[in-house]
Amino acid sequence: MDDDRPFRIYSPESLGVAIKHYRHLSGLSQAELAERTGLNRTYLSSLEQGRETEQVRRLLRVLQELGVRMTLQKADW
Amino acid sequence: MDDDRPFRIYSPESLGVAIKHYRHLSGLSQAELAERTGLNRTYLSSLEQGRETEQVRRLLRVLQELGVRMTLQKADW
DNA sequence: GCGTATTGTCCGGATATCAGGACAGCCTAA
DNA sequence: TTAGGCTGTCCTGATATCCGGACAATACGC
Repeated sequence: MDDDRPFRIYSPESLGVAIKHYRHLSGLSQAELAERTGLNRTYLSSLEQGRETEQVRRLLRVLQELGVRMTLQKADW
Repeated sequence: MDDDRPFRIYSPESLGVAIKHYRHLSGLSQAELAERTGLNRTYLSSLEQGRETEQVRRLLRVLQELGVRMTLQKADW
């Protein structure tokens, strides 16, 4: 259960990798996750591929300039 | 100096609050940060106000569904 | 008071993005 | 082999977004 090290997010690609990782942990398909979130499966696919770049890249640019690190981690309640 | 507790990001508003916090820590104005990042000051302002909602909201929806927590923290090298 | 810096907000036009549908490739099981 | 699930990718139209410029309000120091 302790594959629980946080993902450091530094690019759209690393964000995509992390999301895919956690989706697999949850045992969900893209279609199922799309259903639950009300999003399009096509969007989720491109998100995991790191193709939703502009918005994320902008945000990461800001954080990098401020010396701030973004991390994703399983929320163990 | 150890105001270094991570920000938990759960909404566009909390993201904005965190960014503004770290920008102030860096001693930068919106204009200066815009200059350094190549972004528009108007955009930074609305980002800090939590108005860049759709993209961020989508992403946070995915993470919430997967039980994943996003955090921002000063990168102490 | 005054002047200046900073920030929130509005507008308009150019652009990026998302949804929805579709198709093909890859596995895996029967 | 065939069938089905999963995923990556392309296309189109509708929409959200960003930039650039501008203005007003606020805060601060002098």
